[in-house]
Amino acid sequence: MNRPTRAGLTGDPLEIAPTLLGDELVAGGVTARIVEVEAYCGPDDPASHSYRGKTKRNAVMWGPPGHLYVYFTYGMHFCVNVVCGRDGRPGAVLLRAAEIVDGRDFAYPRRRAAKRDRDLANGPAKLAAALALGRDHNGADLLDPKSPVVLRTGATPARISTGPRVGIAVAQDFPWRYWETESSAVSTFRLGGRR
DNA sequence: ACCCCGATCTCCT
DNA sequence: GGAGATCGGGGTT
Repeated sequence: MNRPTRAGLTGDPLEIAPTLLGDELVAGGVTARIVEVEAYCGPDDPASHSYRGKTKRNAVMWGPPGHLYVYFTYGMHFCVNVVCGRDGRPGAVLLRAAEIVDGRDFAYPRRRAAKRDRDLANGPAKLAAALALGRDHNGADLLDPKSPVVLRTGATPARISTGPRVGIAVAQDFPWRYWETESSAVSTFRLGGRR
C-alpha cells in the first residue's frame, strides 16, 4: 500500500487536484477510489472558505498539507477536503465523488438512499457519509497510519476531464473541477445560481 | 440579530 | 432528468 508524501500534497491546488484522482481514501472500514475533485485556491478564490481569512472553522486549511478539512453544510451533511497549500497558505481540494472499492457492507447502511454501488459516493456529502466522516475527522492527518482516515496513492486515470465547479456562483469561468472521464460514479452537475 | 450558503432526498414527469 | 422541500452553522452587522 503506497502512501502519498507530504511534498506531493504541497502546492497549487490546481496542480494537486488532478493527482488525487485514482487515489484511495480509507476510513470507517471503507475504501473509496477518488474519481472527482475540485480545487479551492484560498485568497485567490472567492468560492473558497479561506477567501476571507482565517477563522475557527477553516483554520485547518492554514495547517500542514495532507490533513483533512471537514465542513458541515445544509444542516445535515459533511464534505471533506485535502489541505494542500504551500507555506501556510490556505488551499484545499474538495473530494466530490468516489467509487467504493472495498467495504460496501459498511457503506450501504450509511447510505440508505443508495440503490446501486455507484450511488454510494457520487457526491461530496455522500462520500463523507459512506465513510462515516464527520466533525471528529476535521484536521486528521491523512498520511499518519494511525489516523482514522488515511490516503493511499493509486494509479492516475488515463483520461481526465475538466469543467466548472459544481453549485458555486463565482469564478464559473474556471475549469477547476476534475473527474475521471469514464467513471459512472461522478456527481451530477449543477451550475450555481445568484450573482 | 441577521443574512447567506449549500447537498440530498423524494416525488414527479 | 428535473423541481421543490428540507436545516443548521458561519460570518458579519
